[in-house]
Amino acid sequence: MSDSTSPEEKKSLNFIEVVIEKDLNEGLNDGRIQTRFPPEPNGYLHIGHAKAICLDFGLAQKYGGACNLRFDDTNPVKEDVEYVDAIKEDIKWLGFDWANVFYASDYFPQLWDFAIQLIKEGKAYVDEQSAEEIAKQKGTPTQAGTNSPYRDRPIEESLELFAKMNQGVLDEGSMVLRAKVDMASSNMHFRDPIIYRIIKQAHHRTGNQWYAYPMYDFAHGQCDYFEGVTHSVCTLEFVVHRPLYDWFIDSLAASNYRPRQYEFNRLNLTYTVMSKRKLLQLVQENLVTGWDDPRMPTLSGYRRRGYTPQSIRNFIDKIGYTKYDGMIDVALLEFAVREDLNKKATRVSAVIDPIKLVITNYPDNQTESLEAQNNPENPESGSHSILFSKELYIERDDFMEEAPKKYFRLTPGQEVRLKHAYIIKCTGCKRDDLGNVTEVYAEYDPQTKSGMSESGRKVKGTIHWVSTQDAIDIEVRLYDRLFTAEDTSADKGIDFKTLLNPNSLIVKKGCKAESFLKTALAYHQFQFQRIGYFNVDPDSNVDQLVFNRTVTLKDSWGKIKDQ
RNA sequence: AGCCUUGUCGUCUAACGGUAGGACUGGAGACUUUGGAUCUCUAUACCGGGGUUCGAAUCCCUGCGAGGCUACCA
Repeated sequence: MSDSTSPEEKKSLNFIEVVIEKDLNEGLNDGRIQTRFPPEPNGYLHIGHAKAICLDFGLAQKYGGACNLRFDDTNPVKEDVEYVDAIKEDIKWLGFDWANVFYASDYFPQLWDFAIQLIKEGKAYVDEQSAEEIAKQKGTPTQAGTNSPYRDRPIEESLELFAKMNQGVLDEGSMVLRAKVDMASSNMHFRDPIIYRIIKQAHHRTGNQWYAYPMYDFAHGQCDYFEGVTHSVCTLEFVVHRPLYDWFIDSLAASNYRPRQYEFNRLNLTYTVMSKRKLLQLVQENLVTGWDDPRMPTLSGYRRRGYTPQSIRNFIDKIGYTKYDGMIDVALLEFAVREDLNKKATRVSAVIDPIKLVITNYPDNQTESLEAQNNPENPESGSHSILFSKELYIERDDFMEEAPKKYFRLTPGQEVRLKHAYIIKCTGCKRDDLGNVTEVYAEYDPQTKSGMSESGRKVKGTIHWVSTQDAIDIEVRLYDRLFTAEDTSADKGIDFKTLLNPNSLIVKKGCKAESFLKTALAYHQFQFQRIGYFNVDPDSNVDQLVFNRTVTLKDSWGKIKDQ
């Protein structure tokens, strides 16, 4: 066999792709591939959802199939249209599009009919016990459950009561419809699962049309079937639900077509809380400014933080799909953004901790315009002009009066290159009464302007700067990750309020900066250990910046981790 | 405890039963129109024990570990 695949094509298939290719080869479902992305509209999408989105939509794309967006809205108590809209926006932002938008609530009539069918077949019954009694009878994983006294009630009676459940005359919790499966099964989901319950709250789409609502287990597989989904992909915690999924499909499927469920490992990220419950709590208790707070691990949060959709998709692509529960190092996500932004973002300069630099031999009132490349890694990206003048701001720590040997920046007697401008030689500095440096002095060499013949001269260091005339003040808000504990995989007894990163909100540092361009990436001498994105004032024309290097964050994380 | 899923470098992830590879992270170095870029080098892994086989990460048995399940949530 000749194998002429390029390295790109040689990327190994994930286990679901293997299944699909096998199904395709066997001509299953007439060679049709259909998936769905089924969020419950009860919150915003987070980075974990991106993994499911990339798979659901990606599989359909790769195999010429269709992927529907289906809102799993079977519980009106938790759901809202606000979330529906936000979810659509975030999927589109990631660059995917759905074949159709469906709602589980679209299928309420069909599900209702199917429930009646089950009752008539003696496979479902109305139970009038309390939730507590039902739970008690369920038994434990090692102990069989006991049958409900209503389990063998006449079919007619169940039919009558089921109809009544949907009339709005019964209290919530007064009765439920249960499937009659096996109270002794080792799979707890087989112990006569509840499939309909009474909820007397308006649904965001169907209003007060229904009072009896199907449970997830009774809705999901059937919706897949009604829609023609062939490969229903979900996360690992639904593995134990699959037998029940199949049980219902067995009773429902008339043709040779049937949907199949496959499960992959959900995304766990270090230092990142993915629990929707906790994210909701953060929003509700105003600990963050909203679902799209740049500290949130939501897609809208990452978006505001400056992440590109491509970087998130690249990240998902790197981590792969398996069936083993792991914990991905968030450094991989951050690598993905850097990798993408390095190629795209416009480089600008920002001086965060300014000190004045005076070029003593530069004419007092002269200014000149210099060209700065937008992105050195991409020659096509063009350039923008920056203003040079006698007085500049540079970073305070780019100057040292008495420098160690390997200090390549400004120190008396040493030359450095001013980025995009001239080579200068430091001549000294001025100090105030307390001994703090207030001004630094240097002389420039006019022959060394960027691009000139002399400009090739070797100097040991390059520093960035902004002109005092051209500089604008901006308020910088530095955001870092919201959470600090490495393993935040929820419900481990962590008080989530302690997870708020004390370093996450550094709202200060008025600073001088040159005019920024949109989606700017600042490279400079500051040391942020982790890449930190920050948004600037909405009134300025800057959307986002990327700052690198810090010295403080890593240390504090270490301490918190050790406690 | 029972059932289900699952164990490959620190972390993710590959390898028709045939050389354990890649990426991130870490370390070292080079390079100076900033560099956390780029380039070079480098470290670290098949959970243990038995089998089957010429040959096992891969198949079988067994032990151990991890995660999930016992919601009128999804």
